[in-house]
Amino acid sequence: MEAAARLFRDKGYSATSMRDLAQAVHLQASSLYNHISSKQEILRDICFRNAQRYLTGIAAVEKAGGTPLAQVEALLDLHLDVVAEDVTSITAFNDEWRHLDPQALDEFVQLRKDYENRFRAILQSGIADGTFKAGDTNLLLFTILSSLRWVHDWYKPDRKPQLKQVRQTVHQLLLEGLKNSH
Amino acid sequence: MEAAARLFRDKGYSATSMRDLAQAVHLQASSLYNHISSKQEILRDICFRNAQRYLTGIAAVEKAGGTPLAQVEALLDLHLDVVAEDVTSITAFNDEWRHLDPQALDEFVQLRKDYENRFRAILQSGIADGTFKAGDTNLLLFTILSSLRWVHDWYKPDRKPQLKQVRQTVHQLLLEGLKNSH
DNA sequence: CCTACCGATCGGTAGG
DNA sequence: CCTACCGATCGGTAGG
Repeated sequence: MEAAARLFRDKGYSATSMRDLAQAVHLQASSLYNHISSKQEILRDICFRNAQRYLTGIAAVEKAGGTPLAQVEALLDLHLDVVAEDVTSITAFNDEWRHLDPQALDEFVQLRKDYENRFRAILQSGIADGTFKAGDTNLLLFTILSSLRWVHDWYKPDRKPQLKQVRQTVHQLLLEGLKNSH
Repeated sequence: MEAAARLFRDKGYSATSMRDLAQAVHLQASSLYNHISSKQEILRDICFRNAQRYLTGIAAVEKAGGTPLAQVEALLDLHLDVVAEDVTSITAFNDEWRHLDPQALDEFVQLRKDYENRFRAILQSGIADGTFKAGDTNLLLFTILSSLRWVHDWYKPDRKPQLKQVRQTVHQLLLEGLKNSH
């Protein structure tokens, strides 16, 4: 699974052959099928495992409660933590989910919509109580989610670009922009 | 070229076959080779044409001069305009450049680095003159570029999500976060 | 622009 | 876990 995530990240799902994967784990291609049933199954595992990490994370944030500002802050941290914990598989998750088979794709898109709805609800409550500037919550949501997506593209665990500093920059840039100035 | 950009966007470069493309333009696969020399050539065309649009854009911003704030504002608009003008090919450009052959890939990465350096220089001048908060310019740069990237993922020309409103949200969120508060 | 076709490679199976 | 192999499909060429 680790080797597959690395290959999917580097070459993409379609450009990764089962022979590539077999070579990475020092087996013959046919031997892989003693461990998995198909190439799709690997992709499904990567995509749904990571989707669960985000959903578990947002459930904890909702349960913890607190102000909308504190909740958004916690969600920014969630994204940073999830990426920091396993950059490789998150990159594959972010970029390759569209290669899921129709049925799995549907289910995946549903999970993502669920996540987005819950994130959006928190933004809305912050607008409602005056913490955040009014604005199209969809635009806000996607701008935030997208700027959090870059982290995987850039974050190199070995280089240790100081996770704390990343956190500070992201909080500063996004939270300040969100906050109501009056 | 349009049909190819659409297929690359929807299925990815590797998962798009020349037969897919041929069908989209009502030809036999072999007939495509009277117009292009290889599948790679199409990808190269898409990637470098769009790279040029950004480079031309930033050259104009540099030439126009003005305050760092005005320049960053103009760059945000550049990204929004480039996407609005041709969402399809920008998506392929954003997501599929990594499938370029080694030589073209090198050249492409150089162009991108050039663009990033020039964007970063503008951020730096804004920090130097106190307009922007101090911070790791790399982190700032990538957070900004990344949040601009989502637009292609979401922007549907037909739905007309009011380009003006997108502009306002992006400016508000990113420029307010950048600005020095004192 | 087409038909016909090339060698290479694909995901996966049979059988041991 | 391997060898041997399947039918399908790939990017691309020959020749008209």
